[in-house]
Amino acid sequence: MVEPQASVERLERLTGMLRRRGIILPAFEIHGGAKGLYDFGPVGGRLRSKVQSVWRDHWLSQGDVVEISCPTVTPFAVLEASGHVAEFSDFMTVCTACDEASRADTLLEAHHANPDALSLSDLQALLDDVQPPCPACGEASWSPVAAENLMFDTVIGAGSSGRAAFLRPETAQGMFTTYPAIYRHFRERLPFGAMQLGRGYRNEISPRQGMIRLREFNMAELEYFIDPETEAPHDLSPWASTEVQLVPAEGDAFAASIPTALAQGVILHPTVAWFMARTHDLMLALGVDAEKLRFRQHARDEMAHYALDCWDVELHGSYGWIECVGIAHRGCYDLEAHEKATGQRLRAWRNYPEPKVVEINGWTIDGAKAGPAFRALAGQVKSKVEALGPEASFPLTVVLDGGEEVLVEEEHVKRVQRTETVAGEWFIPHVVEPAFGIDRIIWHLLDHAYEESGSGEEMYVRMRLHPDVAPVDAAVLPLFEKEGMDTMASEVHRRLCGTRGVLASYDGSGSIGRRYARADEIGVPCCLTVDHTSLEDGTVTWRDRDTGEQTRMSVDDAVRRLAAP
RNA sequence: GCGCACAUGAUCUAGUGGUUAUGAUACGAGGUUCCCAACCUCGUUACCCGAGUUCGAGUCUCGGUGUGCGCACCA
Repeated sequence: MVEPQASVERLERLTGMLRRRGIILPAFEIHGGAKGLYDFGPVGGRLRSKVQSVWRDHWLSQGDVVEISCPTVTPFAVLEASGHVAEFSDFMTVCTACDEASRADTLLEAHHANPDALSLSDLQALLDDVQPPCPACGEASWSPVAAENLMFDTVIGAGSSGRAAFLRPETAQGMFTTYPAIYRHFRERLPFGAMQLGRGYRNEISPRQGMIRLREFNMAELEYFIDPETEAPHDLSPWASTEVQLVPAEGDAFAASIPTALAQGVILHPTVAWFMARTHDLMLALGVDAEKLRFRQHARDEMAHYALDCWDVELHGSYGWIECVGIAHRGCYDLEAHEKATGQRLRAWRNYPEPKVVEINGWTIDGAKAGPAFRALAGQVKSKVEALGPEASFPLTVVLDGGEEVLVEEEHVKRVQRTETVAGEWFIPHVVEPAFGIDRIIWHLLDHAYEESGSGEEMYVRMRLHPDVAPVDAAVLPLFEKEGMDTMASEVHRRLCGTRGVLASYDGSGSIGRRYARADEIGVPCCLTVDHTSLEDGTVTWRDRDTGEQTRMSVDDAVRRLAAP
């Protein structure tokens, strides 16, 4: 994508300002820097935490969502169960003629139905066998296949007793591995959600585009557990008149309300629609420009194989349209995978409308006799016997799965004949997951808010950040640092900083205009100026960042306005 | 990972092997100023890292690191 020169220059001025003012900086710069790692600086730190607060409050307000926090260091087995060990590994091989690196499975696509699923040794064997030509130079001479895992690996514990582990590539697994506690917390009633804000790690081969592709990043994910057989109760009527841009997997982009798109069958599931609508609200509450937001549906072949529907929120900025949120219906994939790997029950209970009466009529073993007789095979004998109908008669020769034949005598078995009432069943909940890339969202908030006016030497910069995410809430400025104005301004500053949820800065140097400009550049929503009148009657002027308008008010009123929730 | 280009104060930048390395902005101290980057004086800060060539390297060579772009990759 070739961006016009003007927008490249704007991007350079923006990133330069973000560094200079301590919002976003390359990490470890004094040591030469490190690719794909960024710091939020003295101003950016609070920007991030305010964005996270808005995110947290938005979802908690739903009432059926809890916040958890899980370790980033994650045992091998967890990510093996989730499929990440397999999914995050690419098997690479390098052409010895031209040094072009290729994925071994891609080279072998014509020779195997699903080379992605092959193990390293199978891939190596097939590669040696097929000798595919290099797509770059045509030679067929490949280095040994090597796994490139995109997860950072580490070891829990020292020496030979250490356990293999990874830094998590996503926070989601924590919501699945703590599912039993969440289910208990919600008194065993669906639907409910769990979410966490935290760091994720991906050892990207080639991080690019500033904040867009990072090796360590802030993410925020919510897993919403639902009963696939219960109709979703979401009320989408508040969004009926809000049009959004939609790019469906099939056909052209169009604008429609989310309930309409659901009714048309473009959005495939009501809970996905619900989270799209709620996410849209959240994005606007954070200050995203509605014109630079669209929903894009994943094509079939782009979705993970288990996903039932997936929509990204893409935001438009200096790097084009960038995926910032993914809203995916993941079916029962994750809980089922962990259940299989651990044998733990990760299910919910559903009562039948009417209890079912089940006739049990057949045979089982008499443990006291059959146990000693069959010893290690007793378990297998039991399941074979219980599979027999009531008409079976003993002695009877039973063939076990291993091929062994055992003679089951009449004394080994007992007749079973009873009726049972079954009130319901265990099932694996489905899950809808909105996953947010916090850094990418923050980038776009800055990109959308950054406004230049004038040009050249005259250029004026204003960050029109939403007050809920602005890193500094107010700047306190003495008109001059003398005659007691500085003392009074310091008092106002201290009082504001002592007010919960308020952070103010004090700036007494340079002309008043210069100080307004400094505040505007990092998006401080208002400046409170202490002037001569202030000394007489205890008022200050409140200057609005976006309009430049000034209002005189008492210090008490100013504090109250800033402290308002 | 490959290829091309680039790397000089906080930011942007001048500098074709030879004095004390430009300039602007920003920042700090003081002055001035009754509200939008004004002005005056003074001040602080830089050649990405490491080897090499050379009497001498910011400048040339090699390697590393970082940044941008293209290819590849991107749960």
